[in-house]
Amino acid sequence: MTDDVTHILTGLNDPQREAVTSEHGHRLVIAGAGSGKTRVLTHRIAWLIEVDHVSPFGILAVTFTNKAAYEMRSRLETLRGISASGMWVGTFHSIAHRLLRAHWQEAGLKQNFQILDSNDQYRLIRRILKELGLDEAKWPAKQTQWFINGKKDAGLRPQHIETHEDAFTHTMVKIYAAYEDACERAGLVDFAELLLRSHELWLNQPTLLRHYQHRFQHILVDEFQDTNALQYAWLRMLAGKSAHLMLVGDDDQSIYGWRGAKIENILRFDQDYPTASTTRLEQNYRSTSNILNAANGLIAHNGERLGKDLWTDSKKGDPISIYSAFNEIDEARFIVGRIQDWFNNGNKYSESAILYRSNAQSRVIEEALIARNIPYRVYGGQRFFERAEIKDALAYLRLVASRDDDAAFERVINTPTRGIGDKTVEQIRQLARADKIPLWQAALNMTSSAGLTARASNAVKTFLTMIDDIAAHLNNLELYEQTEHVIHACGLYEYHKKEKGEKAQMRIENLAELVTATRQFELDSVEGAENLTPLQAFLSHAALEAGESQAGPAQDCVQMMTLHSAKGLEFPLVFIAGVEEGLFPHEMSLEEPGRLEEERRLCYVGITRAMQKLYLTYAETRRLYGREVFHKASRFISEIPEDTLEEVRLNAKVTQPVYSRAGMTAQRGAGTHFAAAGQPHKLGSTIQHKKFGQGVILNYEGHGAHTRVHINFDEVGPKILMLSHAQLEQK
DNA sequence: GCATGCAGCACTGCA
DNA sequence: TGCTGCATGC
Repeated sequence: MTDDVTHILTGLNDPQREAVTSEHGHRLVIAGAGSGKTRVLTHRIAWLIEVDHVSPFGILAVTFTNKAAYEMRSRLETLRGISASGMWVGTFHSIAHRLLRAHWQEAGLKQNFQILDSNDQYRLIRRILKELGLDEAKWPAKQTQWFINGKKDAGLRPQHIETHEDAFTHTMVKIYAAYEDACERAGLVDFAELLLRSHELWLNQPTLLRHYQHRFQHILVDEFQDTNALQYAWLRMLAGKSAHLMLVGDDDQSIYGWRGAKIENILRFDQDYPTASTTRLEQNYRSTSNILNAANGLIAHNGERLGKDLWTDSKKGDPISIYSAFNEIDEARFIVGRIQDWFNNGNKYSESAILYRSNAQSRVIEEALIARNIPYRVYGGQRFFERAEIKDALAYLRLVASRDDDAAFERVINTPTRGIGDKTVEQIRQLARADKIPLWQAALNMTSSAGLTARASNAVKTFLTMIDDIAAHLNNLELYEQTEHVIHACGLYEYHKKEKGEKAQMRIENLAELVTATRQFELDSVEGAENLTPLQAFLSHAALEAGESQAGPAQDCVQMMTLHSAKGLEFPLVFIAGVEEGLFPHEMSLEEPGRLEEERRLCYVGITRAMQKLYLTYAETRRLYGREVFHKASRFISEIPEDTLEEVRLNAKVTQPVYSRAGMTAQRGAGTHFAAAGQPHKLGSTIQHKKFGQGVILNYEGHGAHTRVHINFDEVGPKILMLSHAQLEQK
């Protein structure tokens, strides 16, 4: 080794160094929160290139979000001082997209295929339900969408799904098949399809697979605990027998099971790859030891874990403050008061974050912030490319780029309104369906036959001509000029200009912003855009990246977001609001142990966001969906080691101490609260449950707040429920 | 085709 | 409770 490697290894601790310099082969890196995982990934890549002399072309780095991909790229550039070009760094979806663009023929796609986002997908499914004459009340589009995506994520096509006599599955599969047909005809590919297609591409084209297997000798994956079945299969296939996998993740931060992530992928990795070695990154560089002890203590209550204990060199720090609020307004006031103190002590608002389980909680807190004139920013919500006017404009662009794009056609044929009503559109749809042709072609055919009234026919003709004219006009224009022309020529700009109100003003600004976005868009920012027109490249970019929901974070403001979107971030001052049974853990997760563990991991994620000071707050009373609800303190509070906590009391309120309400007394054997309520129903007695109906009490297990009750339900059979949430009624 | 009113729905949300 | 999507009436 003649190279100077100090810049790669300086500042790394031993396990980090082990991961960065490890021999080739498979390696699982279990990276705790704040343990320097991105650092390890980027330094590993630098090591491979500079020390092992691996070509950047031979490296594939996969992330889940665009943000993570950007960060990795920019950190690589800082570290190596050169561009990461040549290396494939991107999300699963962007890489799959790149493959499909390069091999569209082998993949059986149209060359100008467009990407369908989940919104488009939803609309398309609704249309198909209508076409199939299915009652939407009985077959909700949402559920159908869930079904289709779930099957795709599991790698299943309609013909792979066993329907037997199950009427439900039978219908679902029928819809799935019709949906596939529609996508095929219109040249549309949804998110799950990107992955499934590229997986099948390799499956069906061994030569191609061998080419990529040979090329990518080193595959690095970030947030491995979030991979679903298909992504894992995709990785395994690409890795083949010769590539070296480095998978970085944290089973304790797996919080996306509800959308298909398989925590099993990380838990059982060593069974699939027995030769793999494991590195644990347990030194945390983010939080005080109090915060870490709290997190460790909490997560220890989960059963299925690879196991790890975070530690830190840093000082103990302040205890975690628990505040029991009278109601949600009191809770909000408390939080805002602490933020005010923080600011008055010379800190920034932007160093503080308010985290909550569900978006519905944000409103009250926002109101309290507004009342005190504190600037804030709420993350999440509608993103730029998801706004209606932007989607309209993009649909025009898509139609210009691909006339067969039925989803785009449907969206804009009468937006802005141009006298083509439901009836006319329905006639076009029918013809398209009957002749199995795209809507565009059907509309064209209709105008030259006598199927439509003269007025409708003219309106359709005008529309078709308009699109063709626009397309003809775009030659030799720069991308942003094209966009500008489309927005004006299709009437969208005029339409919103005429509208009144603040919203309309916003729409106009957004359209202008879209032009700016295309101006800034550089061809090379889409992976594999080499053989695309700039317009096609931009459209793919817009679909694969929904864009920020708000413009730059110019102002110093309080950060508000759900616990889910806080993953990967850190803040000196953190509040977790609404730490209540029924809210967090959420009601819907109480009856399934697996989902409860996921809630606990979510809490773990929340706690480990905090660097210096953490507050957990809960409200005894809360208005939720217009109803007054009473919640106990979350079990998660009682699961945190007591010596890391302190209870905050603002006023000399007379209340029961938090610990007993959280069920801690029971744990310490001193409580009477739950002892009395321990076994309210006699064994063998019949009870009524609001969801499962009638059942018989078989047994009790545990004690205090943790009492679980075994019930045999008439309808759904035996279940084990948390007594404190089951809301059983004696029959 | 658009404004208005009402019923139904409400956990998390990346690509 | 508050929003959204849909049906209704002009």
